Amino acid sequence: MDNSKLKELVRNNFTDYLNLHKHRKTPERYAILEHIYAKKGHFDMDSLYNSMQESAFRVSRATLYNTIELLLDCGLVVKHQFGANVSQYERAYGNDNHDHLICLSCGDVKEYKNSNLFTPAQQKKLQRFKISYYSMYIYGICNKCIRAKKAEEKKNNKITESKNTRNKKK
Amino acid sequence: MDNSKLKELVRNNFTDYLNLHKHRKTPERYAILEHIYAKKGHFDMDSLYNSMQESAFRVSRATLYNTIELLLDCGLVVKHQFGANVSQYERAYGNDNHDHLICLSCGDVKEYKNSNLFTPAQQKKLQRFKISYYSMYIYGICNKCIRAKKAEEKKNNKITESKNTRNKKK
DNA sequence: ATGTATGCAAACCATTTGCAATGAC
DNA sequence: GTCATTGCAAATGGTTTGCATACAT
Repeated sequence: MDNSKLKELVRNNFTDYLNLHKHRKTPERYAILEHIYAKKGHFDMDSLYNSMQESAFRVSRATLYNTIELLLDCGLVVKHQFGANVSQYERAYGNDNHDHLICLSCGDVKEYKNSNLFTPAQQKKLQRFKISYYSMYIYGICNKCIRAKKAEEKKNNKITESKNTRNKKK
Repeated sequence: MDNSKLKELVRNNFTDYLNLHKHRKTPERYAILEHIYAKKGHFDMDSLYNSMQESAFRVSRATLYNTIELLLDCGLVVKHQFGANVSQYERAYGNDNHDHLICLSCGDVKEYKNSNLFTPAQQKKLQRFKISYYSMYIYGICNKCIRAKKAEEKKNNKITESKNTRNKKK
């Protein structure tokens, strides 16, 4: 599906949601949705705010937070809190299904294409819970940091050894 | 495994970690670990702080945050951020493996026993990433809220209908 | 003896809130 | 015309930080 079609679909989806809940269809709300679906991957509020400042349509932070709440509620946006202080968001449609590899050491987040871990059999067991979306967060140490840690530990051990040696000599 | 054996295991694990990283083995650190492994299920910093105030060993919030950082780093504690403002924590060992069902409407978090979604085949694909733990968050609407929402929508529709009727009469 | 860890209080900063002005209905 | 929504600025509150003191090594 090309992006313009996706955007139209999503806009209609949003309109239905606003109608159903008797919320007003303001230009701000559509502009925000548009901006979010113009970018792939993760974003936080600050980057969204900045990118909208630069564009034709300026919105306040308060409106950004209000609107993203609606978009979460109707399932067009997904929210992540990987462990840093800021929440990350992501459009819900048009992205491949993926898990997140989060490095506990450097905080880096990588996407990892999964094969839909969530089987129909498991969905069945959840019939009393209406699933909007799910997130798989895999925490660990990324390759880069594994190497860095090993180097650090090696260094520490060397220092200890030399200290011990000095003490013994005394 | 009974709880006292688990605690001993975990304490040794922590000691090894502290030694390796040249951190001091303070009574505060062990007391915090002890408290965490005395409770099953989720907890936040505030409840941990309060429960430790009441106990024999008082520690400051700053120390709590410092220590939990170490416990996360050595994998004895797991951190969750389900969407509310407070982070939730959980001991990493001695709990059954479970996913989390998070209601987007009321914020309630339920545990859901899974059948280890994370297969060895998938682990293989992640060989360049050393997994500490993973979290599966399933967001959606819980049964209670589904019913509440339906009731609300029904009410809204009725209001609309009566409004329309009034307008037509005018 | 040395310097890390603790406790306290202040600072931080993402997010929320209150309120007057705007504009969708 | 009404009242939900916006924008601004102030408030909130979980978490972090700075610094003097305590204590593990």
